[in-house]
Amino acid sequence: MARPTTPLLSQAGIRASALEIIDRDGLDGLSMRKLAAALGVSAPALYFHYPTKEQLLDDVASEIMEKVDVSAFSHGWREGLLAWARSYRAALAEHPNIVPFLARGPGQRDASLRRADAIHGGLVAAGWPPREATMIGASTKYLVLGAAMGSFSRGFVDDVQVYLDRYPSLGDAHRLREHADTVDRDSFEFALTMFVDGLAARLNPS
Amino acid sequence: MARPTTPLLSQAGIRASALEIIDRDGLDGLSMRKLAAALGVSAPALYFHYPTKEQLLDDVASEIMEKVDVSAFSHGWREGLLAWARSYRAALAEHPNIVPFLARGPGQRDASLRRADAIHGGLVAAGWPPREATMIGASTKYLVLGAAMGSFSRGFVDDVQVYLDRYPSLGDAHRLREHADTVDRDSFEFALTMFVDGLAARLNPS
DNA sequence: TGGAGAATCTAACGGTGTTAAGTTAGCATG
DNA sequence: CATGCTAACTTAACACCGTTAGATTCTCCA
Repeated sequence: MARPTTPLLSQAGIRASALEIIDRDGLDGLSMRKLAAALGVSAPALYFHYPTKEQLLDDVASEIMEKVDVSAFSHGWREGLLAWARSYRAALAEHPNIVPFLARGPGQRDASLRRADAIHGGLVAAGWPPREATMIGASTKYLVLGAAMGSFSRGFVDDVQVYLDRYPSLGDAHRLREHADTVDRDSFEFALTMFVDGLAARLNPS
Repeated sequence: MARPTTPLLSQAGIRASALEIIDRDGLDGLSMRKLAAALGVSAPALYFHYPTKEQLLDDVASEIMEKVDVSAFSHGWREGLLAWARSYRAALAEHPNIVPFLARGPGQRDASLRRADAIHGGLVAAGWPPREATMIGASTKYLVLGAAMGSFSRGFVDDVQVYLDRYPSLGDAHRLREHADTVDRDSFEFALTMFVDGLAARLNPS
C-alpha cells in the first residue's frame, strides 16, 4: 500500500478538487488534510505534486485567470476595456471565494505580465498617453476586484425591522438580500459605464 | 500570580496592540499568543475580554472605519461623495494589512448602517433616484476597496530585464515599484474623477 | 536480476484558536 | 472581621493546521 500501481494523483486533479472545496467551503475551508481526504489519499502525498499550499493556490488562481479576455483591444480601446473588465469580473464571480487570495498579487507572474502588456499596449495604440494607460489599467482592476470582493449587498442583513425603524433613507434595503446578485452585477455595470464614459469624454472632448 | 491587583488588560489596550502587530507583521502575523506576549500576558487571558479573535478584529476594523467622513453631503452630492471616498481610502491606506479582513463584511453592523444611510440619504436628497443612489454607493465602495486591496503596482516585481526584453508595451513599468504609493494614489484619484464626471454628465446632461 | 527513483504511507514537529480547571485578589454581605 | 462570590489571571490540554522525515513498495531501465 505504499506506491500504487497507477498514480492516484495529478496536478490537474488536485487543482480541480481544491477549487471544488474552495467553492463549497470557502478559502479557509480548504486544508491539505481535507483535500487529501477528498482525493482518497494522505496529506503528505500532495507534497509530492505541489511543494506548498501557496503554490497550489497560485496555480488554481492562474487557471481561473486564463478565462480573462484581453484580445478585444483590436476593436478599439473601449471595446477592449469593456471586454476585459467584464470577462475579468465574470471569472471572479464564478469563484468568489478565491478572490481574497487572488487579490494578494499576481499568481503566475508570466501570464499576468502578458495580460498587463496586452492591455497597456492596446490603450497606448489607441492614443492614450502611457501614464494614463497605466492608471486606466489600475482603475479597472480596482473596480473589478472591489466588485468581486466587497459585494455591496452582502453587507446587509435580513433583520428587516431595523431598517424601517432607524434608517429611513435605506428604504427598501431589506430587499437587497434577495436581489443581491442582480444589484452587484448592475452596480458593476453602472460603475464601468460611468468610468468609460468619463474616459471617452477626456480622450475626445466634445 | 493569579489575579493581579490592578487589571493588566483592557479592550482598548488589546485593540491597540493588535493593530500594531497587524500593521507591522500583516494580518497573518497576528496570533493570539503573540498578541498576549506583547501585552505581557498569557493567551487565554485575552478571552476574558474578547470572546473570539474574529470579534476582536471586528472591533479593530470598526475603530478604523470611525475615521470615515460621511458628513459632507450637506455641501452637495459631489462634495459628499468625494469626501467620503477620499477619507475612506485614506483610512484604509493607513492600515492596508487589515483590508482583506475588512472586505469580508461590515464589522459593526450599526455603525456601518448609519454610514450607508447617510450616503444614500445625501444622494437621494440631491436628486438621484434611490436605485441609482444604491448603485453609486456600491460603485464607490468597489473603487475604494479595490484600490486599497489590489494595489496595482504591487503586482510588479523588480526583475527589470524581463520587462524590457519581453513586454515592450510596459516600458517603464520597472519604475512602478519605487513610485508604488504615488501610482496608487494617482490611479485612485483618476478613477474617482472619471467616475464622478460620468455621474455629473448623467444627472445634468448638457 | 538488480538497482534507481517515483509515489505513496505513518509519525511527528511546531504552530494555531480555543476550552477547562485551578489560583488569587477585590468586594459585598452577615 | 470572617465568608463567600466573582473578576482576572494562570497552566494544561484539545483538535486542527502546514509541512518534514523516514520507511515502504511499486515501476522501469540497464
